[in-house]
Amino acid sequence: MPMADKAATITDVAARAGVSISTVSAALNGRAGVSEGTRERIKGIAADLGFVPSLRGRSLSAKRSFNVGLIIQRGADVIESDPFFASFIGGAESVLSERGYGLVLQMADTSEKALAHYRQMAAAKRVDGVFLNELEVDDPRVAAVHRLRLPAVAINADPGRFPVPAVRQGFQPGISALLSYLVGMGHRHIAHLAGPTRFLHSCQREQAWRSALAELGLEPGPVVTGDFTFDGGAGAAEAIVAQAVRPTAVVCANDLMAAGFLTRAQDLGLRIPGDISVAGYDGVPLGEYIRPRLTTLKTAPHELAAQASRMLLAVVDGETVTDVEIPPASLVLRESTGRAPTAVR
Amino acid sequence: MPMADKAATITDVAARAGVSISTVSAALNGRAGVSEGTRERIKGIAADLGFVPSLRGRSLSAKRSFNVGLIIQRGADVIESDPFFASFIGGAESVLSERGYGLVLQMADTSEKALAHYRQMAAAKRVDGVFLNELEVDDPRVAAVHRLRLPAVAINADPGRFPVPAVRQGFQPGISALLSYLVGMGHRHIAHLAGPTRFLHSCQREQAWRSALAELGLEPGPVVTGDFTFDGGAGAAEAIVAQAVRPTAVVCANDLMAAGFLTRAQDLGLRIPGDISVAGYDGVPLGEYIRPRLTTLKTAPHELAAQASRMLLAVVDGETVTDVEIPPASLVLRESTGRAPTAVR
DNA sequence: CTGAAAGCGCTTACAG
DNA sequence: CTGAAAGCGCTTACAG
Repeated sequence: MPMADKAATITDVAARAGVSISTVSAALNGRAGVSEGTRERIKGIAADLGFVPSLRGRSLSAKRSFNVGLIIQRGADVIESDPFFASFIGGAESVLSERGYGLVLQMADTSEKALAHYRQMAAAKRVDGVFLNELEVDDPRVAAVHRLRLPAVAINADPGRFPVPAVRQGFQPGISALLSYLVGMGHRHIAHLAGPTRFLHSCQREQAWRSALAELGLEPGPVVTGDFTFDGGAGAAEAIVAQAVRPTAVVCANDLMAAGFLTRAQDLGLRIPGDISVAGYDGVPLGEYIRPRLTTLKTAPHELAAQASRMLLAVVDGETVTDVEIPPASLVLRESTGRAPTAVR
Repeated sequence: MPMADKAATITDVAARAGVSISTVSAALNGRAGVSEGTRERIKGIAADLGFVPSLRGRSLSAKRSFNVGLIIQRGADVIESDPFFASFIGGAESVLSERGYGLVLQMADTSEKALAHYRQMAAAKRVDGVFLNELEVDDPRVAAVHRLRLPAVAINADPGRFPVPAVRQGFQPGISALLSYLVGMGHRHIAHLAGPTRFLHSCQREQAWRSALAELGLEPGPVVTGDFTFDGGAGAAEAIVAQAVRPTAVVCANDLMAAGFLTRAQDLGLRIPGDISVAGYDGVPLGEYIRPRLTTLKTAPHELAAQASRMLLAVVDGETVTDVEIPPASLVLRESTGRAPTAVR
C-alpha cells in the first residue's frame, strides 16, 4: 500500500520492520553489517511505504547539501543569445542527477556580484562545490574558493595556471586547421575579431590564431576587440570594412560575433565569402540559420559539463583529481569561408 | 576579526555573546522578545564571526529546503536555440535570491522523465515548490503536484483550467493587432504554423489566430503543425509553398519556426515579404539577426518568472494567492511583413 | 527579556 | 548481525 498520508520517515520504516533506524540506514545505503535477509525485507518495506530519505536529515548529518552550484556571470543580453549555458546545464545535470545531486543556479551580471554569490552559497552551505566558468585573467573567484575551502572545478583554465583542477577542450588544433584551410584557399591577410581581453578564453583563442599564423609563416592581420555579442560583431564589420587594406578573412572568437559581422558586412554590400571569408567559434545552432551558413569550430559544452561534474563530485568526495582534456574543438566547414578574392585592391 | 578557521555556528555566537542559542536565533531572525541592546550586540558579534546560518540546520528544523525547482522539459535541440529559459531563469533568480531561496534545475527530454523528476524532488524534499511550465493538455504534472501537496505555480495556464494558481501573459491582443495589421495590408488568405497540439500554448495561439480572423470576418487559412524548431519551420515552408492556393501571410506559433520558414522560403526563391509575409511569436534575439528582420509578438519571460516566483514563495508560505496577469505580448513590426502581393495566382 | 529542552530526520562510531 | 546513543545546526514552543 503506497500513498501514505504523510511522507514516511526512517522511523516509520524501522517500526514496520521491527528493527532500529540504524539498521534501516545501513540496509538502504548498502553498508556492510546487515544480513541479506533483513536487507531485502527492509528494502521491500521502504518501497511499500514509498520511503525516500529526506535530504534535510541527510544533509545535516552527512554535512553535505547534495547540491552543486553554477553561477552564470553574463549580462542578460548575452545569456539570451548564447546557448552555451543551456548545453552546459544539460551536461551537468545528466551526471549530477544520477548521483543524487542537484544543480543550483544563480545569475550575476557583474563579476563582483558573482563573487558575492559564491561567498553566500558557501557560507550558507547551500552547495558542496561549484563550477568556475568564464574564467577571467587573475580571476578573484579562484582565490576565493581556495580560501573558503570550497571544492571547485575550473572550465577551460590553462594547465598549471590555477590551484584548482580543470577540465578543458583544446582549441589549438581546430584553429590551426582553420587557418591552414584559409591559407590553402589563398588568404594571406587574416584578421581576428577577439573577445574582451579580460576573459581567459579570449586570450587563448587570440593566441592560438597568432601561433597558427606564425606556423604558416604569416604575419598576424589586424585584431579588433568585440564583446561576444551580435552587435559587437556588426560594429567590427564596419571597422574592418573601413580599413585601407581590407583583410580577406576574419576569424572570430565566437559564433555570435561572427554572425553579426557576416550579417552587417552583407548589409554593407560585401559578398560572403566572395569578398571576405568569415569563421566563428562554438558551433551554435544560429550558425546554420544564417545565410551563408557559418564555418566554425564546434565545441562540446555538454561533454565539458559532464566531465566537470564527475570531477567536481570526486573533489567533494575528497579524492585527488587530475586535469581532464576532452577531444578538441573541430573544424566545421560551411559556406561562409571560401577562396580569397583574386584582386586584392 | 573575521576569517575564523572553521565556519562559525550559532553556538559560537551564543558563547561569545554569553547568551543562549535561542536568544541568538530570535535576535538574528527579527523575532520579538529580545531587548534592542542585546539584539544589536548579538548582530555585531555574528558579523564579526562571519556567521551565516547553515541551511542544513535551518531546513531540518524549519521543514523547508529554501529551494524551489524548475524542470525544463525540452529536447536538447530546442533548448539550445530557445532563449526562453535563460530569461525565465534570470527572472526567477532575481526574486528568489533576494528572499534567500535557491533555484534548482533539472532537465528532462520526455514528459515521463519530467514527472519522475518532480516526484523525486518532492519525495526527497529537495525543493519547497515548483514551477509548472510548458503545460500540456491534460498535463499529468498538475494532478501529481496536487496529490503530492507540492506548492506549485503554473505558467500561462488558462484561467480556471487547473487547480493551481497561475501567472500568465495575454496573447489575444497582440495576435489581434497582428492580424488587423495584415488584413489592413491587403492579406485575405492567412495561414497558421502551429506548435505541437499537446501544448497548451500551441492551442492558445491557434485559437487566438482563429478568433482574430473571425472578428475580421475572414475564414481561417490552412494550419500546418510544426514542432517549434527551425527545421520544423523550414519543412512547413516547403509544404505551404507547394499548396495550390498559396497563403500571402503566415502567422507562426514561435520565432524559431518563423525563422526556419522565412529562411527556407527564401532559399526556395520566394521574396519576404514581397511574396509572403511571415510573423513569429516570442521576440527572441534571433529575430533581429535574420534578414529580413522578423515581425513578432514580444513576450516577457523575465517578468513572467519574477511574478511566478513571488507567487510561488507566497504559496510556500501558506498564503492564498490569486492568478496574476502581466501586460500582454506586444506587436513588434519589422521587415518580414508587408503589403500582400497584388496578383494572387 | 532570556534560557533549557525538545525535536526536525538522518548518519556514524561504538557496544553488545 | 543489530541496537542505543550521540550529534549534525538550527527553530520553536514553553518556563521562568
